[in-house]
Amino acid sequence: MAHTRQPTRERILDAAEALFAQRGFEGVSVRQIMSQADADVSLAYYHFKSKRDLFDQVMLRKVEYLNEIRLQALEEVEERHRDDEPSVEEIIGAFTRPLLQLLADDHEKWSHYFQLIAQINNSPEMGGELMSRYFDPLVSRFIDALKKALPDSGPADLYWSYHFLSGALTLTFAETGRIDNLSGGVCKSTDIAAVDERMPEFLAAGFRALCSR
Amino acid sequence: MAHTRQPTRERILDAAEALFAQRGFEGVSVRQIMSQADADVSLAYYHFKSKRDLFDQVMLRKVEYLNEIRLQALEEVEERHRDDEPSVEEIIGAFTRPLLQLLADDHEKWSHYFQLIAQINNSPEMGGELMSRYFDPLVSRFIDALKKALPDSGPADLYWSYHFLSGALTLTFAETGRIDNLSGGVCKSTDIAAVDERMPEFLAAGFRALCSR
DNA sequence: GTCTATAGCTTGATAGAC
DNA sequence: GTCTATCAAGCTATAGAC
Repeated sequence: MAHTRQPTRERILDAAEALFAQRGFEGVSVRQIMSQADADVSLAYYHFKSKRDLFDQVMLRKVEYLNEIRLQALEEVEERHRDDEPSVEEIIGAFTRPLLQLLADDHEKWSHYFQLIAQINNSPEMGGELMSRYFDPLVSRFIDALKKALPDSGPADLYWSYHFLSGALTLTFAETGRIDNLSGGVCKSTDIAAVDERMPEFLAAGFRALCSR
Repeated sequence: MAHTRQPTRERILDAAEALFAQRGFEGVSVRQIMSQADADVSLAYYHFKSKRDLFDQVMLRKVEYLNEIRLQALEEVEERHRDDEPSVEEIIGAFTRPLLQLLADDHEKWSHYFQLIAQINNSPEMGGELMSRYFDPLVSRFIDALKKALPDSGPADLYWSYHFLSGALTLTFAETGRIDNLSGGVCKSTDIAAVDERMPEFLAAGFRALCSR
């Protein structure tokens, strides 16, 4: 993998993904990206229409795959429970686990992309538009499943519960190292297995508390 | 309030806070800030050492007050429970409610500052350092209180639970409008009262699920 | 405290040879 | 597909008059 040199377009996308994730869209110049991709500046404009187009292609490159594997995970859960109702934990696990597994299994490939998602989700400028465009169809599908598992929930409670889930998940993606400082080294931002062990349980309890009143 | 013109330094800080919150540190130029502050570019460098210094002063201007009112809220809870243990909800409420109240009572004054916090918390570059510097002393105080209310908790569980809390809270601060889209208008990003009603309950259930196993 | 003027650099983007 | 060369605009920051 380190021996075969990738096509230029892929190298540009890789470099852009890493740098946008670290410093945001405005914090990075096309020159810096092309320097890291080890290619000339003008090639950015041969392969992409503009800096913004490059950014959009970075986002698009991986988002469909992510939504596919999460939909598949949900369908597997529903398959397993054709006679009874799936638990809230299982549904939430189908939403979070596929992503956390990718991150744990090939950190180098996925960490930058997820860091980018974390920043966009919390950006007043881009968050509302981009997150809705890329993820809301899938999220609506999950919310429907949760509605069945929590039949007494008011509609607003489900959406706010998902909002809390989303914030918890994307802060995990950011891997800022803050929990390392706060815990004096007991916890590590990059310890995705520790999150996978705890997040579905934590969030399912929250959903149940809010959506069963 | 609209009649008396504020001192230049304050006008610069207000403009910088709003623009940094919207587009991030790198997404805004000193010229844009000074144009919104209705003052000459050179005055930025009379009042502040550099663009980065201006950013730091924006952060510092309000952070101490926030930590004060939250510490006070926690002490009031402990005062009320000198004989028994305070509940997890009450402790979490003392952490989140003072901020949500400010945001609900004077949205114009506080929304930009909280949006800035949301972005920083999720920034791989600044999140670890800045959030720890400004908030970890207070957070450690709260975690100690939670440890007493949840005596069976492993230490890592408490820190990860706080991590989930932090993500849920700061995504609320971002006010991106995504929940408006997702819910088809049932929920609104700016409806802070709706969050205040739900967040302590949701999070307390998560803490209890994770820290009582 | 506030202004004009400007230095010195980096930016996104393009034209045109090979 | 890839390079050299370049442009116009915008950037942070400062010097110096008032």
